[in-house]
Amino acid sequence: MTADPKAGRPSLAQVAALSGVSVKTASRALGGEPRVAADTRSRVREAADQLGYRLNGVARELRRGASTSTLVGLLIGDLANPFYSRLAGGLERELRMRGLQLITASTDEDPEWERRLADALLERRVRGLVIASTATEHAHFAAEHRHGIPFVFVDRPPVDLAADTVLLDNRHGARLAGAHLGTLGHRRIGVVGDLSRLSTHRDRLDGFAEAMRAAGVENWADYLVENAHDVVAAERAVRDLLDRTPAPTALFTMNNRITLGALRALRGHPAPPALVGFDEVDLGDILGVSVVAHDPEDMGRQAARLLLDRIDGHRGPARQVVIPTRLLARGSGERPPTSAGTQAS
Amino acid sequence: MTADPKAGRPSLAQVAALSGVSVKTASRALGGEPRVAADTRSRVREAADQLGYRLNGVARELRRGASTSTLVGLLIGDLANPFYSRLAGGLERELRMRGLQLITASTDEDPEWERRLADALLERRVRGLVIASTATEHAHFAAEHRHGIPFVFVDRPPVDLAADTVLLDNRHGARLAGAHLGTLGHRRIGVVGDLSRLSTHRDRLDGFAEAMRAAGVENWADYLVENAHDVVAAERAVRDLLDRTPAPTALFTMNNRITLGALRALRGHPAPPALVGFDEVDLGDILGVSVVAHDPEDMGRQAARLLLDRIDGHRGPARQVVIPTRLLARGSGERPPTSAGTQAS
DNA sequence: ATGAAAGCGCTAACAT
DNA sequence: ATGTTAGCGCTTTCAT
Repeated sequence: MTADPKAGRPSLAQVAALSGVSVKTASRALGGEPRVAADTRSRVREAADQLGYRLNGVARELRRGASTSTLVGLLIGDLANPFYSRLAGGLERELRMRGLQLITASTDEDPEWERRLADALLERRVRGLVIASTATEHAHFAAEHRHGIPFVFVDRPPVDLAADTVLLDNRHGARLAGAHLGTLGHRRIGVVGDLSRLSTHRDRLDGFAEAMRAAGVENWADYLVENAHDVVAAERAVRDLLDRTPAPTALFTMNNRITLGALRALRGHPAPPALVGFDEVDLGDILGVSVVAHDPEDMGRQAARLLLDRIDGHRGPARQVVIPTRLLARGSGERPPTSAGTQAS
Repeated sequence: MTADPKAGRPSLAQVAALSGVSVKTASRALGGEPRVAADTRSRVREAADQLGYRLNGVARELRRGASTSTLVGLLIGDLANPFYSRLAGGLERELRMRGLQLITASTDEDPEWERRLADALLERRVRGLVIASTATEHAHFAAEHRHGIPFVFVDRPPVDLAADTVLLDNRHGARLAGAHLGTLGHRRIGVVGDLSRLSTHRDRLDGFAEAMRAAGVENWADYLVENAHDVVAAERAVRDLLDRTPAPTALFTMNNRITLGALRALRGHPAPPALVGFDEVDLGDILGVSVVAHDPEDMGRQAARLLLDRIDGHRGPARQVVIPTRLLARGSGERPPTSAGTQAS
């Protein structure tokens, strides 16, 4: 009656045999093609239902050629980071309007795993690939890219590969943060950053350094801590900074996770230092956290636009879109230097 | 010299031709099989590099049969919801230890889109499917399930399908919340819930109702608002509740997004009502938000365990794992009824 | 150590 | 309206 679990999934040939037609007719009937008699079609459908038949998309794609896939891949560092998940959301909605389906995988900031994920998706002939890469070179994508598979790099630019890119204006945002704190008179600013190899980190650091130079702050790097990759590490880094003598009067936390760690470290602090974070944080408006904000959803939308253009056959040189960053003053970043107890120097 | 973009990707046959060996030898050389002469191997590798060859995983899978896929699919309502992304994280880490790769797609709580995503993944013969389903019946998965594809339902149980399941103890958690507020003397409790068709919503509502009955609160449903699916809708719903006369003295927000909406609505409120939310919220500890907490990562891990068992050939009947829920009192839920201005009745 | 032939399940092209 | 043939790119026999 119904299928044997061990027998594996039924093929079109079995459906055809059961309904007494040829394989091609069965294919036509199930595929909704026009030239099929109504009763033939229903007979084939019944047979398929009875066998629990499902089209083998692998075989179909092999036969039809890759360009029929409706799947677009997205590789990001961490699903649980709201920056990435909002980016994914923007991308997904835009693709869906074109009937494309987004599948997302997490690299956990491991270049080797990233590569294996990219291989798995490319081997399955996804229609395109959007990637927030944690790797430091992308030459191995060159052949694939040349063969016409659209790549879009988001958040972090490609290295040794001329591909479409959507980036934040990291440098500008960090400069705003530095200038803001500098203008308020802060001279000892604890700066906590993510993995130092990431281009986003370096760009933000450059922007901040510019602002420090402009404000005439020497040796600002004395209060710099890098490679605080998760909330726990960030919290520890901030505690360590606050324990120094003299203590910093302000903090610049260079991404959303680090800001969360800082907020934990500052919890219950009698005279908390000023705080400006990069990236929005959930409830940041309610908590009054000043941040360098931007629009991750828009980043996703722009990436989708670039990708869809390529899918539609656009052949031009690689394009780059820059998403603006702006400072939102909500209170935490406006605390003056005196609020930090140990006002030495 | 290098490949023509229009020519499509090179096949193994082209690599073989260029290196002057048979297709099978090329396959062996590239696949790392033992019986190949060292210089043959390197010649084939060079030819592959030169052509920009990449294995066609579609063809490989067709030939080898589906059981070689390393991809596991996850379907969730919304990537940006931290509950789902943490669940995905737990699942992902567990699968990765077995060399399996997780790909996640978002249904946006649309049953039709969910079905299309499931079709796309099943047709490509993923190794297994984990699904937080928004659909109200799953009979269409029956054949696939019988043919041995492992399904695990998370957060929401399958309907008309006997498949492995991992659920929260929603009823218990909501009962705790209701009892907690009831014990403090609250009698008018604004209850805000998500889509009423979701089983999680119904179970939580049942649990809360039990607690209300036990506390002798009649007509608690007068302050019930359902179908507040996003933060904006939740904020509006809470504002409306607070505008009623008499106003509720407490709130039970039935998921994380609704809790966020409530926190926005309560911002700057002179005498905020007590608040207990279901699900953890980011910074909830710092803000002092009382919640019914649970462990989404563990939910992912348990789902992985069930899935891996099936992949390893386990044949038993469908199993169900229940993840415990507990109340975390952090301040917002412990405010007494009097704190709400309009103490009428 | 290498090669030839067959075939996975499907669809495009060409009959009828 | 339906059937026949061939072949997508790979791996699995089974030779040599």
